[in-house]
Amino acid sequence: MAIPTLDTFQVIGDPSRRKMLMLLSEDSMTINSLVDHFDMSRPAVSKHVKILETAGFISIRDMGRERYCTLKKDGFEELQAWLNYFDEFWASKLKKLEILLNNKLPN
Amino acid sequence: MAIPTLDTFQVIGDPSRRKMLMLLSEDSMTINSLVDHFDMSRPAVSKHVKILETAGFISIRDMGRERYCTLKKDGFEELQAWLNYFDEFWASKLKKLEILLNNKLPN
DNA sequence: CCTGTATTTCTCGAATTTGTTAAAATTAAT
DNA sequence: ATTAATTTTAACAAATTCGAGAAATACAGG
Repeated sequence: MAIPTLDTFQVIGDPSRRKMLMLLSEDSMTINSLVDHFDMSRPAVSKHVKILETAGFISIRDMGRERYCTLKKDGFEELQAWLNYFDEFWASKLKKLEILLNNKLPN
Repeated sequence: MAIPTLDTFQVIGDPSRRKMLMLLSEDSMTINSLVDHFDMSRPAVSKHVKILETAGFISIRDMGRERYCTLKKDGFEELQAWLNYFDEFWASKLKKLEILLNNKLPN
């Protein structure tokens, strides 16, 4: 399959990849073990795993001819940073509302 | 354009839509004002806006023949919930490590 | 060295997404 | 009533993504 040029957000856009992350949150698994949980060929799973690794959502360590996948923080942190930006938006919006209320009702 | 069946994650997978959310975090805007910030036709922007609204990232209020877009919490909260799930994974992983260290080094 | 297992690479096709232009709907203003 | 401005709908083209299957690579064990 072609070289995927996906950013962090596009990576978790795919439901299969999110399911893989969920599975890996319970335990590290080899690629073949992952395949058992999907209605998908091995090459397809392999490709998703590579995308997840490239985006920093998992790390892979080779054990003989098997490859163990484990969750990795990096990818998640990028998403969290993005959400944090908008959290500040909500916070400042709330603050503006407070000020407005205080000016209108200076009891 | 066809009816898009996109989930929350796929919605923010598109860079243009993320840019729209960023712009709207500074101020509410009409669709036409949004168009000025993009190298894209009006219908294209209009479609993205509809997708963002459907997914709960923005709300729209009609003012005459213009439509004002404003950020809305719902979409963001769904993403935060997903990230929170994995935060617990990291927390419990850290806890396991602590227990392990305490058992090995019971000073 | 040969066999079986785990995984990846390659080639390809189908489905989905994103964009464009032209035309329609809606509303404000002259 | 016409005209101009804002937005959407419709039909269609281009790009991207997701998947399958066959063949190649890598490695463990007899």
